[in-house]
Amino acid sequence: MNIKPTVLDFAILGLIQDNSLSGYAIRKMFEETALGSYSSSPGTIYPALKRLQKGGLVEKISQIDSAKSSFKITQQGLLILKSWFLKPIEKVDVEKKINELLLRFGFMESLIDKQQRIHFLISFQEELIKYISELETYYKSEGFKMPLHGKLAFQYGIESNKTTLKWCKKSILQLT
Amino acid sequence: MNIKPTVLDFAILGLIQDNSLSGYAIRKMFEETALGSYSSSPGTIYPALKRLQKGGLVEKISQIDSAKSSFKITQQGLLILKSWFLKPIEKVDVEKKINELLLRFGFMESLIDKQQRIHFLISFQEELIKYISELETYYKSEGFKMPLHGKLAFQYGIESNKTTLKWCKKSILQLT
DNA sequence: TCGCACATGTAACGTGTTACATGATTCA
DNA sequence: TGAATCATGTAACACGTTACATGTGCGA
Repeated sequence: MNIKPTVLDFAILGLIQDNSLSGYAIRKMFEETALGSYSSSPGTIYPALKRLQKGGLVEKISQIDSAKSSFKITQQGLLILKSWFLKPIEKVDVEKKINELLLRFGFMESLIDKQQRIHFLISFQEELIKYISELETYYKSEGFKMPLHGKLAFQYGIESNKTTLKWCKKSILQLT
Repeated sequence: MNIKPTVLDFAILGLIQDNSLSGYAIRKMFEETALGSYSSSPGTIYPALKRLQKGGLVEKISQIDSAKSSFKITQQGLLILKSWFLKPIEKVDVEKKINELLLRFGFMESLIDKQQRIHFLISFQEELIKYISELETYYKSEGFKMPLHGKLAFQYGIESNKTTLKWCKKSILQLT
């Protein structure tokens, strides 16, 4: 299939990887659990499901007794989901897509074996360490030029990445 | 003006609030400084500038000697930018728009007096405290049901908000 | 029976992404 | 002279947002 699922698509696939859900149930999941910060509006979810269906990643299961239907992930969908989990972590991911990395991690437990999940975290960790040292180097050379608010905002970036790094380390320990 | 600028629009306005810049210079700013994680592609920046121009928030200053031109924020633009800085902080902002809050903070220094900037941080802090306690309450009641990765991902959410809170406190001290 | 939550969708719209296109200037 | 960077743009496309639309079932 030559479609690239969006992050939202992957979030849906992640949600229904074990249990089929109705469109409405999926919406509620996005609305109530603060999972990621993904949209739950009908204008987002239903078109996404249609998309995934057309791409062969999910199939619609119609109930006999009622008009309700639910969506089940296909074999294809599972493969695509797995390859998303295992995609190598790049610089740009830690720079701009931390949420997506967390989403990947949050959903990978049952489809990926422990060793590879640990590898995910280690690789995450490595990219974070590189990125943090880049930020600190930049701050050392340019920080003094920045106005107060610029400095503080920049420091926020460093702090928040350090927190992510700590979380990585803790999670690696939890898994081993 | 009945246009709602996007976050990117505001980021551009913030960048040119003191110094006029060319479209290319703006692109480079987004590309090189990791300011926010906003796009720097020509297909994003130039249409945005055209948009802002049409809305009367920036004006194009053409150089006499060359074909180069730069963009200057208008009085209107300054007003709109200010009102963005001063917009009350809501729940949804801390839930899903931390980056936007940081962007607002990072750019507000020269246009907003110190008292109001501190008020921004205090209000930010208050919303964070509420949100963190919501997350912790949820975790206490639902956490035990979550699979390991779910727990860890959820904990990440809590940790990262706590880091933001710490940053808030530190920044309030820095400003006072 | 009134209103709310359940449940599924469509249509218009704007924006960002990607890819393409063009030309000037600088430097090796 | 050729490559890289400066510099500005356009066009197709897909996605998410917002608003609209419709109907069911349940409990007060």
